Amino acid sequence: MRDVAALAGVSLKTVSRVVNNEAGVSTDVRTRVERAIGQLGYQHNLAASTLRRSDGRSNTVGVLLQDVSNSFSAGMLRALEDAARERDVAILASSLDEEPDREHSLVGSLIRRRVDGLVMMPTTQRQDYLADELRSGLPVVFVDRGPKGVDADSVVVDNRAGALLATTHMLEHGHRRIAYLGDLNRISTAAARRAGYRQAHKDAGVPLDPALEVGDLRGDTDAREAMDRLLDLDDPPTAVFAARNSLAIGAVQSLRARGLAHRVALVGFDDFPLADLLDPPLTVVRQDVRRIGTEVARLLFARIDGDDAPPRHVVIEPVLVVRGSGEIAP
Amino acid sequence: MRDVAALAGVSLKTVSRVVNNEAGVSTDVRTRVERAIGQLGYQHNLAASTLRRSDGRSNTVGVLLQDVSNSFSAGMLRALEDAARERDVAILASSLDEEPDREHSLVGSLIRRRVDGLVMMPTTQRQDYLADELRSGLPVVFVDRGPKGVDADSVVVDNRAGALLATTHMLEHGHRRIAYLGDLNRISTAAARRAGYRQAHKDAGVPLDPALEVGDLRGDTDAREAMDRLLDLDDPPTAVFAARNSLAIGAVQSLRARGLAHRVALVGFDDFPLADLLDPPLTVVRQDVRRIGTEVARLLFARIDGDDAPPRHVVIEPVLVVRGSGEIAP
DNA sequence: CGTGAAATTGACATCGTTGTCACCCGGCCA
DNA sequence: TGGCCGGGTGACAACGATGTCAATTTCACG
Repeated sequence: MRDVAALAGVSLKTVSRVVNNEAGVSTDVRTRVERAIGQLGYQHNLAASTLRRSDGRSNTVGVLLQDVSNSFSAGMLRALEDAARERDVAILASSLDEEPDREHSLVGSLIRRRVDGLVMMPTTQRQDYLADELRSGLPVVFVDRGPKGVDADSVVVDNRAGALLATTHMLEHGHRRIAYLGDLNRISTAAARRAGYRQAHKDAGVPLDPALEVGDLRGDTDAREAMDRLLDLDDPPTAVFAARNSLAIGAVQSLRARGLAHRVALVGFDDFPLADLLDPPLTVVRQDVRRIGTEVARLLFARIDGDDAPPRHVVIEPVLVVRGSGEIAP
Repeated sequence: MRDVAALAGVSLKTVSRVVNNEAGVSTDVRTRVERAIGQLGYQHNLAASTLRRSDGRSNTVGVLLQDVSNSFSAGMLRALEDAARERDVAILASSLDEEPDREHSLVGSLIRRRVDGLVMMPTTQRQDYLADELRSGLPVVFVDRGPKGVDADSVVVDNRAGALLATTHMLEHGHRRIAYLGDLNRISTAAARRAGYRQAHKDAGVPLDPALEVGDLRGDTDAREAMDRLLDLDDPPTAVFAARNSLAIGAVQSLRARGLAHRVALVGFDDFPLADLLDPPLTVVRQDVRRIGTEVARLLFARIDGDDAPPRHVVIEPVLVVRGSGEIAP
């Protein structure tokens, strides 16, 4: 910048004015400066600018998701990116892999980088470690799982309602032995889905069989094995509710291997690409990722723009997408 | 930092030493400073630190991919993230959506943010606009598509060989009328795949039929329509090579709708989740995303660490994953 | 107990910007 | 003619940190 100023024969401050498109620079000087910038290949240093500016905005937000390579997180990231791009805000993205330690260290790293805001899908049980930051005004929006131990904006899906929807759907198709495949019980969304599964049985007056409920499944391999065991029972389930997309995939693998794909009903939670191309096409409870992402962005940027109303909690209702696998008769 | 220094009764510089874990601070002073940091909730400001440091490292890299929500880009991002995490480097990720303007503006934005390096899947025809930056030592690694108009590290898949593999596979299964579904011809990888498709015919002495080659397809909808038209020909293809994963999906949709999924052979380029769960399971040419990502990270961080050898170009050989759809007889 | 080397610590300039305020100049009005 | 105003410009300090180098303290050793 000093070199540009020298070449254009003006002061540093004037170059700064041109770079920031401030008013009050004569067109003559402005063009001279712009020419100098071009000649020297000068590039504005955003970090220095942020440092000096009174508002201290870095025009960067941090996004901590479960795993940027799974379709839900990736879709979310993309939706946030689109909203951020409009404001020329960059995104620092990371995966948490359900590891609380990683959440702590990544949040710290983002704060040291002075992000203007944070979006996160928490993996810790409580986020009270964020209390200081929240109090000092860091905008944080929780997604998929609400905050615990602190209060902050959140956008979550009504997991219980979604599970209720899925389970009731199969009950209505005459199933009385419906298995549940779920993720780690400590994850609040998994617990809510399980609660919905149970509620549906209660509502329908159908007794639960604990032997059909399997939790703590981490991925498709776990789910496949669990499904295999369920099918080996003396009185196997005639339907399955897979409470996460990778678990539905594991269930499909097991059913497919046994030639039961068209015999046992299956409803998954969370849609994914190609679910409609499976045979039978997979019936799922869909959470609208783009809509969630858009809501999150709206909340986050409102906070960044100074909104200091009490935290808002947006709940999105999932919908049942009927495709075939969930409508198989017992 | 000033407050911490005052509270601990030491100078600014000493606090800096503690924060940076530099040697030469007595344990007594160190604990006093650490206590003060804890009491005041002081957080190190990485931007200011970067600004002042002699090496000017921001510990941030930029990653520009085609679309962070597609499985290839998302897998790449994840592989890069894992490598970056080990070095406590953060990732600024963005999608280009095949829009050259966006590439220009995002690269500019990353440079203004003083990233330590750049990974990109270019969408522009030529990247000579990067020449100045490359000359001044910005580490850049191209992925999936090599650089044009400038020289820089790259990691690409041998697209021609992959297409040759796929096409030859179907020729060997007796097919003589194999359709080609491809992306925008201006994309170099698409051109290479088409060349491989043609080469395979030439090698086998099988004549090409221009009516069976369809390019410029952007997504599954385009591919589905193109496939529908091909199947309506008087002399329809008995096999299809879909040169990108979304095109394979479109082809499957078309074939499925006509009940031809088990009649017409299909090989896709680029594996994706669930390809093995389709019916028939999809035979594909697989590019090993994790391996590509690992290579990219290796090159990038070597450059960041000062490696100034001539640019390296890594070519990864894709492999044919036989699953069923590609082995259907004519 | 003096000496020199090593270990600690601090003062100050500086990284690349922008906020503040003062200055200069020409034009307008009384 | 004098005073005032407003647009254009620049000097300087400051943002939050670290590099440099000098000052001070500590300690081993003769």
